[in-house]
Amino acid sequence: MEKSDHDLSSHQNPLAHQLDFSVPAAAAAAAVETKMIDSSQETEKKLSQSPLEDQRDEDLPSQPSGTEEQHRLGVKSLEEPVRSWQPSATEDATTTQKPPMHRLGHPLGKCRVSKQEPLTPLGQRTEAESKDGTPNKQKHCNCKASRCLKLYCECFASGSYCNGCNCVNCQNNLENESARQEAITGTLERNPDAFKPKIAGSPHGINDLQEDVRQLLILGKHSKGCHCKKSGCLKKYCECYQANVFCSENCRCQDCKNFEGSEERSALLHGSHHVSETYIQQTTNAALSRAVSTSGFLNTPESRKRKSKDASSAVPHLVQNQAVNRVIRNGDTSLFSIPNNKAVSGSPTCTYRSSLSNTIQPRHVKDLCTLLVATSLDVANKYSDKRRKHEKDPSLDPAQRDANEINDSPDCVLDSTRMDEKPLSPATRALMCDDEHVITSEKETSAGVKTSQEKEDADTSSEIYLEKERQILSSFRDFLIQLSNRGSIKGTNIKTNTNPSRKEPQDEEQSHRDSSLG
DNA sequence: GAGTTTGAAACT
DNA sequence: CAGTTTCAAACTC
Repeated sequence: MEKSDHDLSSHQNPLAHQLDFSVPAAAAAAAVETKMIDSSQETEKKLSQSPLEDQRDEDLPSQPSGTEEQHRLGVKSLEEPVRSWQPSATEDATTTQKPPMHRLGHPLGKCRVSKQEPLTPLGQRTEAESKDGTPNKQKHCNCKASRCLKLYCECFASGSYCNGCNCVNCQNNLENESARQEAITGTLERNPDAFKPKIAGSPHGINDLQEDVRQLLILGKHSKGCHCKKSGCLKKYCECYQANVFCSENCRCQDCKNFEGSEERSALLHGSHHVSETYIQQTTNAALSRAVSTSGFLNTPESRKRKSKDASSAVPHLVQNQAVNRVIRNGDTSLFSIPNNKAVSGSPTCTYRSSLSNTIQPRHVKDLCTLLVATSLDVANKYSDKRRKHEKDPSLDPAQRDANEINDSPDCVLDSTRMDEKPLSPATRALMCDDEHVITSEKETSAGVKTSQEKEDADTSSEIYLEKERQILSSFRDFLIQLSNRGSIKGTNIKTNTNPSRKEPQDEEQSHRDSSLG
């Protein structure tokens, strides 16, 4: 008897139950999102009258106008779409497509998922959960002291009434609606975002599981971050891990192993069909990753926190443009697309930027190398004709030709012969060019007498070098500017600490330009 | 299933 | 804001 229509409908569709905190809003959202509900004028009229309609997208628990009304609007109005979500006679319940309503709900309303609906990391889903992550079963809390009116209670935290739980002295039900509303009010006073999703950047509208998980991993992060100390953020105690997202700079965890490229994390997940992890691993250049790690750029949350802390002192209250973040975090970044930092006020907890995009990652180094190679190639092509002319010039003896080839070679970066002997990174080669230039210049000086043709060639060669250097250094400068914008090296802010008499970026840039131009 | 560990929430 | 307590889920045995 205690289980009323409300409970029945909830059993039919756990989502309905989960959302019955904000039933009218949820019903409207479901109607729009799933397109399963015909635009019932009556329903719309009532929904439009909801004083909390504007909270629809904020996942705030509604303030039911009355128990009876709530029953009718909230629960029973959901029965129609609920039925449409039921598995057909021929469908397996575990494979039945569910409406994407969960996306509107609480990706991590309460992070700790009860045993009744186990969620294994990275898409290892159990029978208790459908493919799209929608719980197939209602949560069953075991609260004893909280009366299920605090966020300790998963049901309460997720915006659900308790239903079939093992809780004691439960007041998270219709019979105690007033107390419940008081609790909601109090909770919201403490934290206005208490009932909002904790995972920012959760993917929306992605139906493919692999893509879904991948997107969540890449884009998602815990809004408040975790504070784990002993779990290494690799147990479900950790809200980030449980929500299938990497720890972020929002976290204050210790000994975190829940970051991109974490070997422990990979080991833990080894053997499972965690496509997203595989995808990420495959798209990460291991060598570059090691290089970056040993350079102090390891993208651990700790390092991010250090960077964030350091950077926040230098550039307070900055966050990344989210659109730029996503582009960069998806690896589709242009080295020159320096993100637009924008000042943000009114964000008491956000002191600096918002995502991984501000940290130095292997792909950024890769981008740099790619850039340098591309630049070098460009320069090489530009002057290849000149080299050919030298080679064919009968007025030059072979010795001179060879010397010119060496001296004139814009491809101190690209000299394939030397590259075979001693492979060097483009950056190293680019830096070596300058030394070689000095050496060859000395050589020329010691040679003493030169023909006018040689002098002309030497002048041209110098111009070539200058032009080449200018391009490479200019590109390198751009990267360094971007680098400094991203944070710091080994916790030391570049802008503030590398040079006591530091210059503003514009000055640095100008200085670079001047020096590169001689 | 009981006991322990863990970390978020609540409190001071 | 930091430290402590409370709480319930996760975990271990």
